[in-house]
Amino acid sequence: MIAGPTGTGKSELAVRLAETIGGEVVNYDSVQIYRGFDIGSAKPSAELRARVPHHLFDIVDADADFNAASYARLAGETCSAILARRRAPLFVGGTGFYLRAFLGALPEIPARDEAIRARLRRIASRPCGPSHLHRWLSRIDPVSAARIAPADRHRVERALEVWMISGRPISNWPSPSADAPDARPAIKIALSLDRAQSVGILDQRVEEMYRAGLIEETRTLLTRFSRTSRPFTTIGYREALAVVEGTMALRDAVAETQRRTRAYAKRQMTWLRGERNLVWIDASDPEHTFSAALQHIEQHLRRPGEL
RNA sequence: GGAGAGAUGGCUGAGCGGUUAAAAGCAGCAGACUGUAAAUCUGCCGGGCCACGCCCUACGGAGGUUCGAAUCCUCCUCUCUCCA
Repeated sequence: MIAGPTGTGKSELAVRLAETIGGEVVNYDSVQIYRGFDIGSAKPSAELRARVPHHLFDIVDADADFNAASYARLAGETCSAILARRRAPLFVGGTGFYLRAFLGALPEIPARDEAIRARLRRIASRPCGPSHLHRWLSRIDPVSAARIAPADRHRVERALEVWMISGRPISNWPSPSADAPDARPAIKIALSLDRAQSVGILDQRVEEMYRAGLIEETRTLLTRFSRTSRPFTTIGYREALAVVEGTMALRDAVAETQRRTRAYAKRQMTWLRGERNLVWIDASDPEHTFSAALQHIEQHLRRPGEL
């Protein structure tokens, strides 16, 4: 598994490693799974993808339901198939939650229910709705209410949803214990760049996305999918959508996308710091990164017991 | 040359006699994350300390009025807009 904040060169590294050790790339990026969302999600190029088999890219349409559980299921199937071919699955992406769902396995817990979510959202949209929902939560599940901020609408809704479906507070369902080992063994490599360097790369990459036609891509996608579709809320597409609809100037959209991209990279770092058994490799020199990663993998493969 | 407007913490920008180390946003730092996760959310954010409290420095500069001034007055410096 290859991790690291956005813009550290994961995709290229993964392909080189796959070529070298006989592997196949499996995506764990929550936006690159969407068909057509290419430029803004920094999807690996066709040339790169042609070098080695790539999985779980372009697998759903923007208006389809998809979440971490769907991902974990697909990733499991994909992984097994690759192993059956006696090849190495190389997971690459930036959505830590998806990877954890796959590696650690999500606990058995009631699934998302659109009808219930719609009801909850209707309540939330009323004046004082969010605080009302949180008060409701504290009555049925004080433990979760203490943990979840009233403004955190997604989590408040999910906690209430689980209770409405099962009659049992979400805090009573099995929780993914942080200390338990992953259900699946993995060699975990994370790429890192120093902040100043990373910011420069990210800013430039965002400008290139707009130059490469992010606005046009968004305009085209809007003819096929509702503007409320999930991926239109992501970094880049949210701003491009605003430009297409005329509510934001191009200049501002670029700056806003750069800002959100930087914040995202930072959030990814926070997530990764909590990930166990991660080996950090400096990503400023691709050659060095490649050999260090390869060396690390070979060490582990020679002693599979340590996996 | 004339007429206005303004100078606030890294930036944008409120405040316009006390409750103001100074709203809010941004940037920065740290964190959370059990089926929306590139989403959603939380905390810190002038400096110092024997830190649930105290001290220092702060609203262009210098004076002044006042028990008390970022807020009022005077002068100075600089910026912007408009008219010549």
